[in-house]
Amino acid sequence: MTAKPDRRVQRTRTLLKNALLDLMMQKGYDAVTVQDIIDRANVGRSTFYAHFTDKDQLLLSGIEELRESFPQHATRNPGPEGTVEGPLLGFSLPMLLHAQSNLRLYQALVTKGGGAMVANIGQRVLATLVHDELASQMPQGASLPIPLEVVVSYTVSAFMSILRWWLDNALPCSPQEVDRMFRALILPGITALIQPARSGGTVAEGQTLL
Amino acid sequence: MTAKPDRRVQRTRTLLKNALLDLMMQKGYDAVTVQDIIDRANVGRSTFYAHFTDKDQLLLSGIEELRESFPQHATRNPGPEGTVEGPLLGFSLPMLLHAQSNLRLYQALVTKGGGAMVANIGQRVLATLVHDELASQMPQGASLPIPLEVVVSYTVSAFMSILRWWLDNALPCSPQEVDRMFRALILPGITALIQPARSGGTVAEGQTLL
Amino acid sequence: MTAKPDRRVQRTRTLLKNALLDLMMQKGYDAVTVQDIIDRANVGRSTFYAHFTDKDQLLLSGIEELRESFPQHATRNPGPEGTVEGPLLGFSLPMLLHAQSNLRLYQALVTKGGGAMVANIGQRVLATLVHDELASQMPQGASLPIPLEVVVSYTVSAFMSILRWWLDNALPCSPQEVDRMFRALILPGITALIQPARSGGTVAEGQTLL
Amino acid sequence: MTAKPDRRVQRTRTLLKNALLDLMMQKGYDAVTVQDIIDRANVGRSTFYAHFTDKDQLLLSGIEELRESFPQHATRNPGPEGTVEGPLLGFSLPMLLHAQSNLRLYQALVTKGGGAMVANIGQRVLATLVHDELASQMPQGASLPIPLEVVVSYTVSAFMSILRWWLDNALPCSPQEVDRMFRALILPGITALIQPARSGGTVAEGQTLL
DNA sequence: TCCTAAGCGAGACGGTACGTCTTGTCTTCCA
DNA sequence: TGGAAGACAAGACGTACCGTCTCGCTTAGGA
Repeated sequence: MTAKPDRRVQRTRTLLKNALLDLMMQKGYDAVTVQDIIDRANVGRSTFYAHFTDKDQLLLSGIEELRESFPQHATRNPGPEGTVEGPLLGFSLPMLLHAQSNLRLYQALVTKGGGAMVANIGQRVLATLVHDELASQMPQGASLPIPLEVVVSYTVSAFMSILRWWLDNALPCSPQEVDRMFRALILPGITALIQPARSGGTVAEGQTLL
Repeated sequence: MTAKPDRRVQRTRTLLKNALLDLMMQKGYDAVTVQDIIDRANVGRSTFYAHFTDKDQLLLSGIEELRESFPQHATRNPGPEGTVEGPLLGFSLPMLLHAQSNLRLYQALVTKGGGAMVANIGQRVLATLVHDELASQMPQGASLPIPLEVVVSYTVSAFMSILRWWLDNALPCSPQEVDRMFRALILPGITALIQPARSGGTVAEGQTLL
Repeated sequence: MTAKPDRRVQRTRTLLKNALLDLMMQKGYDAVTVQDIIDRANVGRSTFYAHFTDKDQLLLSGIEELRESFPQHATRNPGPEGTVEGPLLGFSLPMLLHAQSNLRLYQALVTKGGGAMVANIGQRVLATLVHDELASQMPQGASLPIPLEVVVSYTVSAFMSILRWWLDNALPCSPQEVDRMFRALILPGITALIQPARSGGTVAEGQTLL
Repeated sequence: MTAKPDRRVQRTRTLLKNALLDLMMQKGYDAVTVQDIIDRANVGRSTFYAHFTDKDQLLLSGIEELRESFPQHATRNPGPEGTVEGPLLGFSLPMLLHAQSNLRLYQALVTKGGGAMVANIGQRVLATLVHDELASQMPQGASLPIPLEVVVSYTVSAFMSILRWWLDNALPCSPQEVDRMFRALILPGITALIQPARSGGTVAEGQTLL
């Protein structure tokens, strides 16, 4: 009744994804040609186009796979009554660990850059996480002095900037170290923003949220 | 012996730059072809290549022009004895004002994205400014708990993220507003980092630096 | 031991032949693709290739079928002592009648042109007939002023030219009419050639052979 | 004001035509690939398509060139009062001589066959010649027992059949010989047809028209 | 009557050619 | 005679077919 999973299909798609990643590591995404990919994957030209409309779609499919392997619990769930259950911006460490486990893939995506492609997708995915988390931290109906949209985009850019540095430099320190840096830079500003009511809220205190 | 400034040369270069910018606004940088440019500029193909080796070089030449029009004093000069002379990250407001004055150009570059190109160049230019400024703020020989490189790249990314938001949304507020947001988000983390010795340095105190 | 004639096989071959003919009528032989054929025949791709190596072979098989249905007696049998038994070029009228009976098929083959394919095969088949007949008309050992090969090819071309006209114009006259035209045009030359000895052999006399 | 005849253009077109002809001699028209042509001509793919939309158009251009080099006087001009001035079907010998002078080209076209393409074009060109000539031979308003269309197509087919034989067999005899054969085969039928009034018109007399 | 070998549909696959598009070089012509 | 116009080689693109192949299913014919 449902689709018949011809196992050749999966094989071909995997060959193609791997070929693209290998080539991205060598030449960077933009310089990779469809011809390069199908040559390296030992696949017919029409086969490529039977599976993907584009070099971009092939990359997207790889990203999607990666996204699915990202632990769900990494998204911070607000506890009952909307109280905090765990550190703010909880996606950070899990994602760094995930990057460590999928190093080649992350490097291909982030440093050899799918350029606009990857940047935008990463941005969008992270933005959703961050937005949901920050929104849940806010008293309902409260309004920030800075548009939430801006805060989210700022947070994501900051994280990606640090992630890129980490990957570009061949993981010069532990994920925990990186996480610490990210938080040290960004949390003071964020907590000051969303908890202005806390009288005398200091950076030091703010950091107890970690 | 020296260059003879044939005024036709300058004319042609200007025609080409304008053509590129117009087309970037319409289709985005990547979609613009050399053929598009020379058609719109009413120029022969070889003429294009006589002036620029690349579409990229043409864009760079436009950026360079822009950079030269950016007020020099915006780079914060350390005063005598290395003391602070003005707000931290002083490039922010001047650049926002500059963007406002050259709106079309900034939009073409930032939102319609020269993609990797522009991002990298902007990153590099800003990084130099920020690096010099932060370095001058540090006691000589002092070392940070976070590599300066990381702090710089984080700062630049954060600023570009906010700038992009501002431009993408058709300048929804004044440059001063944007500057305020940028500082509110980023300064707490930065000051906590570079002035840990200031006893009881709180976010609030840190912000007096503004 | 011998072949087991699965009746499905014949069914499939017929489906394919009909599909090809239908499609030839619509688009002409060259424009028909294997995919067209198997779609219209509701047959799997591999099934097609299990029966025929080619689109050409499928067409050939159709032609063969047609050829088998062509009355054998149409080939003029030389009587005893090699004397004439019936009109010269006796294949003409029977073939026209055959074409009339298998109109769709002939039209598909001749006008919608299997191109080189059909032309060559038709040429070859007819050439055999004509060659045998003419050879039997010649005194043994006699030699013509024109190579027999040339006469045969000329005759066949002439006939096919008239046949094509007839079919292309939707049978504008009776087969007998067409036969008469063919003979009126070609017999004067032929008879003058093979019976030069007949004193005063005139066209008029030659035509009494009809 | 008019076009500027860049001499490279002509060079390229010639390279392409020659490449096609060479390849046709080797493999036959249908088997020749655009890639084959541009490889042999040392020409870029896009250059090919800048000049010709098709393999067919390239061939046509070659044929056109050939046609222009065919002597105009070969078309038999009716004399004053419409009387005959020269032999019937006067195109025959000139064309055979033309073929002899352009042997390679004719062979490529006729024997290695542009298939449908060349056959049709040749047919059309000759048909015009023959039609005009025959029409001029007829008393005005007279009607034939055989449609003129049929006679024309028959004549052309017959000629091409003999021409093909001659070329396929590497010119086994002189053009005059071939012309003689053609006339011997075809004129009896034709003259009988168009001059039925000539009482007692015999083949022999008819042939005095030669 | 059952069971097994085959015929079959479906369609994935590696190839190859197509006609289009863009790039950067190189030649020609004109002012 | 120097620069604009544009012809050119190179090669990637996405599409269309081809002929081979691997699957399961159905189904006929011999046991």
